[in-house]
Amino acid sequence: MRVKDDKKHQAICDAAIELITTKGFADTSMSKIAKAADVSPATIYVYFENKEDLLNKIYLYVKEQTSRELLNGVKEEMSVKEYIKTVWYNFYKYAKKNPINFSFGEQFANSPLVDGISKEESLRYFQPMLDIFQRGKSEKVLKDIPLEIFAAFTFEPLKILLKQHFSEDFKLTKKHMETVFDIAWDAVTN
Amino acid sequence: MRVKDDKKHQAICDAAIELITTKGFADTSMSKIAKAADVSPATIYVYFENKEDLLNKIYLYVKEQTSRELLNGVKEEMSVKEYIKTVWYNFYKYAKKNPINFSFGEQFANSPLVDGISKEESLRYFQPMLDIFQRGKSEKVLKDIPLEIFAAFTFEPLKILLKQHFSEDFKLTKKHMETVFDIAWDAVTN
Amino acid sequence: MRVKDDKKHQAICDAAIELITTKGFADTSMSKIAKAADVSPATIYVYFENKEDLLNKIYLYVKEQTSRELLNGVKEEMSVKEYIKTVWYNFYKYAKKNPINFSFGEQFANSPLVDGISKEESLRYFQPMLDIFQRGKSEKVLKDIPLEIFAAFTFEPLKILLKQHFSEDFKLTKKHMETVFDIAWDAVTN
Amino acid sequence: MRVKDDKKHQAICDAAIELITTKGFADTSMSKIAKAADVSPATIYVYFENKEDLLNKIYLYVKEQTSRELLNGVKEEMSVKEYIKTVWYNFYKYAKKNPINFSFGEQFANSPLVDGISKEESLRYFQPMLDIFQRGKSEKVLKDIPLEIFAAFTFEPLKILLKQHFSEDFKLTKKHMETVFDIAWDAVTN
DNA sequence: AATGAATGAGGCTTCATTCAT
DNA sequence: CATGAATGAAGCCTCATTCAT
Repeated sequence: MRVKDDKKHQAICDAAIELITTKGFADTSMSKIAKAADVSPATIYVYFENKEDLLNKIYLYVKEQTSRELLNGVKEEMSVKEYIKTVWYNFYKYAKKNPINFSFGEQFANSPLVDGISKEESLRYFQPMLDIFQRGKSEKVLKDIPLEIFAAFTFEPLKILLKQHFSEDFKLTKKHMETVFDIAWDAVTN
Repeated sequence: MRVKDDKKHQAICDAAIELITTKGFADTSMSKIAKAADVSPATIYVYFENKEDLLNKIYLYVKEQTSRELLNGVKEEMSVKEYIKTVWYNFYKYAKKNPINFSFGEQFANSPLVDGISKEESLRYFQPMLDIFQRGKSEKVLKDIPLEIFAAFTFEPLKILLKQHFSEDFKLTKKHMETVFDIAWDAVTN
Repeated sequence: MRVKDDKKHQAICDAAIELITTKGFADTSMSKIAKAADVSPATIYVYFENKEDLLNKIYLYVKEQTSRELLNGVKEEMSVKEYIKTVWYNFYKYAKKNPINFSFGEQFANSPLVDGISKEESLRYFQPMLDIFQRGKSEKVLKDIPLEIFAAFTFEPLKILLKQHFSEDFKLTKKHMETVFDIAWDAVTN
Repeated sequence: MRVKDDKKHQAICDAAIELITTKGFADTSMSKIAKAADVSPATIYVYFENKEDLLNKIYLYVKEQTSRELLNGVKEEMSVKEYIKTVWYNFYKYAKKNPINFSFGEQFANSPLVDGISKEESLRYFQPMLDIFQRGKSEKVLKDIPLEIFAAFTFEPLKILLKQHFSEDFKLTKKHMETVFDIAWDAVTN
């Protein structure tokens, strides 16, 4: 039985995510996280080794949450297209529902703050995506291109457009979504 | 009186760019920049009002340099495809030649540290790209889609792959470049 | 958790008062106060919001201490003259006993560093003096003059002479005190 | 013939006085004085050894100017009362005409920033006041009290009330002036 | 004489972290 | 487990002054 208080752990994570996405990284200190989580600064160190550890754990937490949502309603029997389209729209729905978590994940994706280990581990969650990519290739539905190029024309454009959507530079409508998916699908299929 | 030393200005900019791209933003302080530029911390304030001003000016400097390189060898008479392909490869060449500046620009693109004014002004440099996009649409070569979607399937994939290339997650070869351009071109043309 | 240490709070106040009165205001920095109080600079910020807050709080603290001493042995039944004379000598005794606090109070009285709120609040402590002044006027003992003029010929001369006493320009003896009180009393009475 | 530019010297002094009285001492740096005087920081060092020297020289300059004004229209043949009354009103007129210089002088009177030498030298200018004080005593018009006590009941009350006038805590009218002079005169005469 | 560039020292404040209860 | 106190290091920036022209 653990005595540590899950509520506090959660409050700290939430506060950190919220602060980082709204105020930016430079303005997010341990004390501010503590204050926002209504907790003592020292308490953070009960749950996390240090700031780096906190950030890494949060990163993993967000990634895991994301990947769980991505597989909603997905079934092995689906065709490659159905499968990918479902994941695609799941991602869209997730981002719209959790804009803060989405932004957080994006902000950290290319940051030197997240160490190699965490990045690698975060890949684990995306195993199902890798599997479907391989199946698509072996079924000759998808072009024979590296995974990176596949991603660069499918989920990356979606991410970029969502980012712009949240920064209010561009409004990503449902109509756009259809167009964008069609373009992406054409791009990576034979 | 002493005269303002362009060497010093340049040294400060170079040091800042190098530090930010290699050590990350959080680990780049004014005094570290000063040390790297072999200059007193106070000297930075002779050339820049404060840290924010320094970052904005450097951002604009890099953007301007980038956009200048992008238009190398570009001519009005070119077809839309030739034009875009030239810019596309220019971007590739530029990134390979100036990996640090490229990374810097990417890191700052979505940062709250660059104020609105600088972002707006940086758009000015990309006017030629907007023009060719409009021409492509009016010539019915390009699909009738918003600029953002166009970019999301052309230059954004290239950026992503270059980023991965520099972070050594993926090697972007010349061969890949051809594939990638073809996919991009197919994606955004009728 | 550690408990807030009143000793530290006091040490910081004492150090600040001592430094300001002896070295002058311009030479009193937060780090010097910290060093004199044998405390880390950061510790000051546990007890005070910032430098301005520190100065205001100390100002109020000194003012309150002063006003408390002024009313020693004072009774409502006293005649106006007895009352004022008692306060008068109390002020003298206080200044002689706490030269540093006296000097501190004087140095700050007309300083822009003490914000309006603190000045107003400091007036609260002097309410008894205002009351006796009004009583003196209604009893026709005191001349019908504004408070400011009353003060300018009673406590202000005393302050000035005490200041000169401490700066060793002039020695204010007990004998002088009697003379000075007599002059002051004559000046403001009918 | 001196080549130094008196205009610049004057501009520096004026700027310093203005800044110190309006923005306070802590916010008055050499660079700010230079900027306000439309001069390079280095230029100040052509005219003054360092900051301390600048402040001392300005203090003397203001004191000298003040004492010159005080003797306006004063004649040896005047009675002690006429003489002192004239000086008294001269001081009032001077303060009203040059509020900034007046405030400056007051601000510095008890400051550790003005070294002993300057203070002593500033006394030189007030010799005529000492002379009339001695004459008043030998003529048995004035009480046989030390100079300091004499000043504490004559010019000091006036200074205090002027200070309050300028800080808008109290309006010192012509009517008040008559009352105040009468009180002062009564206080120090037999 | 006059100046803008240049700077080491130091200003105030916040940081990530540990201490002691 | 939980905490507010405590802190050395470091953050950004300005200062008084000197340099070099």
